[in-house]
Amino acid sequence: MSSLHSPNQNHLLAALPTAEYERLVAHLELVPMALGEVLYEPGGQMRHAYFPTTSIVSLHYVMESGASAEAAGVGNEGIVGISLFMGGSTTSSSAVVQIAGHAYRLESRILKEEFNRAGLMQRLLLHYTQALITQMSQSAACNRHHSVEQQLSRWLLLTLDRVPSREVVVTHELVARMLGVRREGITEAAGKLQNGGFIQYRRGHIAVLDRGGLEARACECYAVVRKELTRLLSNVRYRQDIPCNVLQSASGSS
Amino acid sequence: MSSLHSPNQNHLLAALPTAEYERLVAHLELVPMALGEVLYEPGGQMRHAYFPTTSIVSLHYVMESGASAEAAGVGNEGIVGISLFMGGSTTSSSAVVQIAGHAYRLESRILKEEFNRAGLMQRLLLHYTQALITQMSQSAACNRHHSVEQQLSRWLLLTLDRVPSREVVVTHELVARMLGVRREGITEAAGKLQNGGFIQYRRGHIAVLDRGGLEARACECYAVVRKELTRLLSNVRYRQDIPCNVLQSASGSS
DNA sequence: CGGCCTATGTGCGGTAGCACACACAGGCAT
DNA sequence: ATGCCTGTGTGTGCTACCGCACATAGGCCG
Repeated sequence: MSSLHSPNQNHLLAALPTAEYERLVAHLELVPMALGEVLYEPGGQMRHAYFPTTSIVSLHYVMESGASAEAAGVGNEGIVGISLFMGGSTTSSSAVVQIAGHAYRLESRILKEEFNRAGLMQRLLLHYTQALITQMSQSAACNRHHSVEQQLSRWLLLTLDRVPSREVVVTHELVARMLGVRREGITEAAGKLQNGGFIQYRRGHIAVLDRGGLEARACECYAVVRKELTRLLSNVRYRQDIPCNVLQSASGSS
Repeated sequence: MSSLHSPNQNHLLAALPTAEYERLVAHLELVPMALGEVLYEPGGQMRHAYFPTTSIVSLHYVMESGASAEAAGVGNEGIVGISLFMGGSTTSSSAVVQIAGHAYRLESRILKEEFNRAGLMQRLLLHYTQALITQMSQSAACNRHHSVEQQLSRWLLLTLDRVPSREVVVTHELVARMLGVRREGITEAAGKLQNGGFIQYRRGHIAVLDRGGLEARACECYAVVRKELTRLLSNVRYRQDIPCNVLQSASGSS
């Protein structure tokens, strides 16, 4: 199923009306996203916006001390580069590829132009930004109050919702950096989850065995973020020319 | 200085070109903001947007357990109710008055109409939202990595930037809820800061004595948030009909 | 097949912040 | 002046997470 790439694998692009989609599609460029690739540095100029399809990008903040924490993740439900249309054209956070895959990228000028037409694209982008805001404020509270194990569960679920398979390709080390905790903390939490039969992992791979169980272990933050995303993007219609299987991202089995 | 209220005390309103300002001013309604007043409940309908002048509103997230954490604060530099124009018209966070004072409120319909005219108001609101996003993601990282004392310093500075005096009227208890920590933690951190001669407090009042010292004690997050705010809102011109003293918020001695 | 890099397992002491418990004191209302 | 409510000071465990240090093992590359 993955041999064919299409911009419609990204929910925002898939939701555009035909006219707007046609205007953009010629400018969309399929790019591979390698693990760890840095799309934006804090303060740097942003030349492109990215619409992930099979990749996931992490927006995170690196502190002076070198410590960092993820504010939000962006997968096939969103776009990387909201400051392009929000204003400023630069961002104070950095964007790093967290799960390798592909994305369609768009020149910043084209995106701005389309945004300023005030069509459905604008509405979609604003709604998505709203969902992103929810994710960030939720992260703030979650970082404060929830245990590493809960956060790991949340992170796995959110990641799983954005990839086609039930397996995620990351190391404990990487997850630790995302969540802003020690690597050993992840090893320990993952160990517990594996003992509980919720996940199974080997070097650099984590597979989810029991989604429901994991949801029970995760903090409420997962449900909140997920609900907000579906709520804000549910009132849009997808175009008819799209094979329906690309639209059922999460909850679909493998 | 405080006997006279004016919408221009809010930076967003003050930055509007005369035409747009004229359209709105008839709809602006001065309202007192009492300490602890809840403007929005999570999920509730939002009837108004608020432009704080002398009050400060805290956007914060309450978890199932009752624990909470502030994602961002809004003072005279901003607006409460961004989801009105971002989409959705409801929010998953709650908005609570953190420092008593006044605000101008605007019916949500009027705000949406003005936003959709795609004039400077729209640009201002989007820029401000971008600054708010910075604040939220910074909070996420800050909650993860910085000590209570650093966060208290940051919070005091951000609050001070938004009020005319050097004194803040809050209890330790309230600050603790804002930062999502124990009350005793605030008492202890405040004690240290007082011993250092940076602040001085009495029941329900905290006065800042040494701004510079406090900045040195605070984490970098303060500077980042502040810089982003000024950057994003600095390229707007204020109208000429405004007495200049309302525009120098922070750094002013008084 | 053997070597080596990198990911994971584990242990140890240190510490920040927690939960609870209670003493005291400021300042408003009567 | 006198209570009393509310805010502040302080102490005692306790736990989760940190920082460091090192053992082991998976799996890719030659």
